[in-house]
Formats: sequence, C-alpha cells, structure tokens
Amino acid sequence: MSEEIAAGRPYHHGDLQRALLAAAVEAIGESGPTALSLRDLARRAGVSHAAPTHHFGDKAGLLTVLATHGFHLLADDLARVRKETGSLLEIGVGYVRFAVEHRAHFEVMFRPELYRRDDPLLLAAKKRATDELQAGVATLAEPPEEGQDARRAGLAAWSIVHGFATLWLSGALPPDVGDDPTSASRTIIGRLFESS
Amino acid sequence: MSEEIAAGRPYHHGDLQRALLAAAVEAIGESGPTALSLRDLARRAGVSHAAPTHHFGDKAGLLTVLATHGFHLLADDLARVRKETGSLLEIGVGYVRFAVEHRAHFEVMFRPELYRRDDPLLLAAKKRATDELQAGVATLAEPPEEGQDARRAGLAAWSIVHGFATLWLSGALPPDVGDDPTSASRTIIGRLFESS
DNA sequence: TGTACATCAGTGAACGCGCGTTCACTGATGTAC
DNA sequence: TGTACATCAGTGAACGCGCGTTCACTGATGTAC
Repeated sequence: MSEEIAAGRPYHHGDLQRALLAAAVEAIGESGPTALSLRDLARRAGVSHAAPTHHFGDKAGLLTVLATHGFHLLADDLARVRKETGSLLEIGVGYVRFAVEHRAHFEVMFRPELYRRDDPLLLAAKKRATDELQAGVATLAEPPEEGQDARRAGLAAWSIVHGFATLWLSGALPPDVGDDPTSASRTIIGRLFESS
Repeated sequence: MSEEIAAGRPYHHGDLQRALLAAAVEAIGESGPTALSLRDLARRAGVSHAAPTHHFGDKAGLLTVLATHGFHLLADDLARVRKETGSLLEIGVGYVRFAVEHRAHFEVMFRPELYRRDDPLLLAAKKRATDELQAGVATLAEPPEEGQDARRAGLAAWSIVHGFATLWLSGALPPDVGDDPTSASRTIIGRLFESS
C-alpha cells in the first residue's frame, strides 16, 4: 500500500506505459487495431489525452512496442511447448492457441503497416519467434537435412498454422469445426506432420 | 460517342457504382481497407461527396459488394485451374495467385468485421469459393472418402494456402523466398500434397 | 409526335464529432552539495 | 539533514482536419397517354 494509492489518484500515474499497453490490448479486442485512438487509451487509463504522446510519440510507436511484446510472448510459448513435448505438431497447436488467446497482439504483429517494421527491438523479437518455429522442424522423426528442405518444411508448417489461426479468427471456418481451436487445429494440421 | 461525353462531364455519371468500386480497389491498394472513406472515393470518381451514399448506403454496404465480387472472382479462378490441371496443388497455387493479384479484394474478404457478413449474396459467393476448394480435394490421386477425412483434407489445404498468402502479403516471409509467389508457394505447399 | 409527370442520380451547403498535435503550464521526484 | 535545482510526467485548453450524415435542391431520364 503506497501512500499515493491511499491518498487517491496521484499526479503521476506510476506505470502509465504498462497501463496504456493493457488498455490497447483491451481496446483492440473490442474494435480491432485500426480503430485504436490514443485519446481512447488515455480515457481508459484515466489520464489526460495528451499523456500517451509522452510515452510512445504516436500510435505506430505504441503498436511497435505491442507487437514486440507479442513476438516475445509467442517465442516463449513455442519454446515451452518444444521443451515439454518435443513435437512439431504440438508446437503448431501452440501457435494457434497463442493467436486465439492473444488475439490483439497477434492481429497487430501481422499488420506491419501499423508499426515501425524496421525497429531493431521488434526485429529481434520476430527473429526469436521464427527461429523457434524452425527449431521445431528439427524435432521431426525424420528431420530434413539442414538447408533448403528444412527451410521449406519450416515455411510449410508456418503457413498451415498461420492460415488455420487467421481463418479461425476471421470466423471463416465452417461451424462444424467446433469451438475449440486447439483440438480442431490438431486434427487438421496433423495432416502435414503425419510422417512424424 | 454519346452526346454526354462529347459535351463534357454529364450530370449523371452513367456507371457510378462500378466506378466507385474500382476507386475502392485502388484506394485499398494504397492504404488498406480500414483507411477507406466514402468522401475519398467520391473524389476519385469525380462526383460530389454525398453521391456514394446513394448507391451503397455506407462503407459496409460498399465493402459487402466488393467482398462478394471477390469471392466470385476467386471461385472462377479456382474452377478454371481445376478444369485445366485437375491438380489440387495447382488449385492451391491459384489461391495464392489470386490473393496477390487481387490483394484489395482478398484483404476485405477475410475481414468480415468490415462488411455485412450475413448478406445473402455474399454468403452465396463465399459458398461457391469454399465448395470449389473442396471439389479440388477430390482430384487427389488417393482422394479421401467423402466425410470427415475429406473435410479435414480440405481445411488443411485451405489453411496452408491461406497462411502462405497472408504471410506473403504481410511481408512476414524471409527475403530468400524470392519475389514470385506462384513458384514459391508451389514448392512449399507441395509438401502437403506430396502424396498426389 | 408531343406533353406531362414520376422517378432517379447527383449536388452542395451545413452540422456535429473525434481525432492528432501543439504548447505553456504545474506537480512530483531525484540528485548534487 | 536540509536546500536548490534539474528533470521528468502529466495537464488542459486550443487548433485545424477529414469524416459521415442530413437535407432541400436540381438536372436528366423514362414512361403513360
């Protein structure tokens, strides 16, 4: 219990940057990333509408940080699944689960026109995630030799899980796929990994 | 040469609906579908800013028509490739080609929050496209029996081509994939169809 | 062949709204001495 | 332990902008008779 909390809203927020990012996730969940406005985030965080500019400069700045967080979260998830299961199929299912559970992050991550796509921290985070996916390919029962074949296998795996995730999120899949993206994706993307 | 054209800009446009849709494709190609404004389309078509409302009601109405056109174009493309090649792999490559060549349509089609997703004409067009993809599964050398297996094969094929297309469009794929989405997708999505 | 009238397509002025950005400011915090 | 000062975080008023929407209107077209 800090004094500031006991004394009511302090002049300084304390952790406004984090609060704004949380508000952004909430707002994106409601209306998508393009409807986002800095004034709305300020309202949600209970600060003046000019405060966000202080921390992020503009909307692209905020979304760059949000996308960077997203790529790190994704890399963490994939690494965890790989260590726990050693299965490329389960890593793929983990990718789909990430997309559904962190929809706001996922939607921003793959709309680079919304952020600074050449930001160094962002690029590093993105590399972590793609490296992790590529490492998953090596867990196959008959892993392709390093080189072109392994790269293609990685891109095929990425394509199928990314496609399933985006089709799921857009509501394009037929209703009888069910309402559990984890198990639905396991039976469908399993077709690519049958040899493992 | 109609009298109106000879006499300069006529009061009535003649085919404003089509002109506005073409302007929308152009504008979306430049700035994406969410930045679209009816006033901008009116400007591009050379009419007053209130004219588009007459034809489409609002932005969602216009995008519903645009998405419907897109699904018909896609179904046409897939049907043509199926008849010409009888190959699911080539149908998949055709899907990717469509996404790249009709980027504006494709982007709208899979963002249903932008249009009236329960519009009957739209649903019919979408069904044509998904049916066509499912018909492609039957062209496999060892087609799965009708039923669950065939449906899963169709969803797996849809996922991988949709994933490749969206990753390509977002610029997420590594540079060494090359700059020809048709041949790049053929080698990569071919991994799913190797048995054919 | 002509005329009257309904219908349709497009106009342009007006409105209110939310937005990003700027700017002089003020409150709070930390650090040097 | 106290004081001065620099720095940082957040304020709130003001601005100009593009947008969607409304509305009374006008020009053009087609059809009935």
